[in-house]
Amino acid sequence: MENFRPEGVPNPAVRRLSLYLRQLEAFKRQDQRTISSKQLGDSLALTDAQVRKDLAYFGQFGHPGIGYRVDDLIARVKHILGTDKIWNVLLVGAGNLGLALMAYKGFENQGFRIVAVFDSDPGKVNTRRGAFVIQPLGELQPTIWKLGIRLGIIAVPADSAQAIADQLVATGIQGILNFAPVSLSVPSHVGVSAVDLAVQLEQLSFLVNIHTTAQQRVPARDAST
Amino acid sequence: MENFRPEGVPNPAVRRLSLYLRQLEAFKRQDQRTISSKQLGDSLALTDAQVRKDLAYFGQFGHPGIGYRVDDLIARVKHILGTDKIWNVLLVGAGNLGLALMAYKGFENQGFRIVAVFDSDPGKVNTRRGAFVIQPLGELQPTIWKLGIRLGIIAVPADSAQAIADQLVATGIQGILNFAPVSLSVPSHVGVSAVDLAVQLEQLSFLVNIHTTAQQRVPARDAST
DNA sequence: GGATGTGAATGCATTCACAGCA
DNA sequence: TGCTGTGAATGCATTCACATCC
Repeated sequence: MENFRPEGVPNPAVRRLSLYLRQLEAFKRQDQRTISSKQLGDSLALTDAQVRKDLAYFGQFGHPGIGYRVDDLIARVKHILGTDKIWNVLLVGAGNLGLALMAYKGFENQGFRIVAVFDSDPGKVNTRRGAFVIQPLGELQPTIWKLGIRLGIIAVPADSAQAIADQLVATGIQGILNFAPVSLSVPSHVGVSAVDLAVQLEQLSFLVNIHTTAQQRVPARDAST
Repeated sequence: MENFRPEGVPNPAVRRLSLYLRQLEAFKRQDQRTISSKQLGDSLALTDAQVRKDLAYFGQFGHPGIGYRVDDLIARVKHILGTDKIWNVLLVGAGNLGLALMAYKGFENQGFRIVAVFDSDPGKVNTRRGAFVIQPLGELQPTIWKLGIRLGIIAVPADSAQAIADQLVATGIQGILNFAPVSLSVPSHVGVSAVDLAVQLEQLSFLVNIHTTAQQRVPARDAST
């Protein structure tokens, strides 16, 4: 089979694919063999039409009158996402967040494995953290080549993140998961995905403000308008 | 000033507001007094029109011929996002991730302060972790009321996340930042924002796959189609 | 009957392009 | 001239609704 050249695939659809996968695995654990777009949609607060259209962007996986075979759909979606094989991933930054990521068990069965950890702090280099020996940044290039690493996680402070990103790009890394609160600039052939706590919390604070405003609220001093 | 009833405000616009805020603060640190929609846009790979429209959803903050006054715009955006005052936040889950969150210095100056930490593990309850004494879940209700907490962070394993969410909702929490890899179901008046590592990594793996596929690739065994 | 896959219709979000102001 | 704010135009994404198949 040729792989997927997502001609007209909406980006949100790809994102939802991950969610479908997780639900499917949950349904599988409950020994459900087959599932309808309605069931799958309900479990994620999406419409059945949305689910069908999303899946249909990638092929015809369902059976009219029956639904989707759970096992089959899991395999299909994993193949689409590229997680039907293990990805070697590197981590830069062995601070608190880095430690948490190293300890996180969830990666393995999602198809990702952290295989190398780097830090710029000479005091950390060559020490052991959990199962990993922290390497100096100078080792990036050889390690990436030796282990065939294509994805990197950046968990360093904001002010060094762009420099690290540049180094990763220079070594040929193709995708970066960024935890630092800056927007990285990278060439267009490199994928970047960001986890940004400030943004997420601000989103919530905005939402909650709306709500409390909508019902009742402290007198509210003026501030122009 | 009346607060914002976002009548026709696109959701993505709210998300970008957070990004604008961060860039503005960076520009301010470099002593830039005024900024155009073009400059701000370029720094985030967005168009000038996008920036202007986003800001215009909330009011008229700019000065034709000049641009936006940096200080002023920072204040305005903070007010819109609700981060012009400090939010007390609680954290449930004192595992590796929870520890990293407790240690994270970035919250404070973004307007968020973790003021209480809970865990269900009796072995952790009443022990100190950094500056915090872990409390049992039974203390949720009284603590939330006493400290006026409206936002909660869930950093527990997937299988207990929904139960914790239910408890938070029951105590009147209005917004939840969820790190557990499940989609929580909560009443519509409660805001949820999710940080999902699996989803983010799968997004990258999808992107990278496209790329490598687009150029050259291992022979690729068949698999139907 | 029960479910998929999919064009057509609707609804959002982004971009254009320009009037108007400093 | 330089830049904002904004209707109008375009382009995406979601939803509808139905022909089709088990």
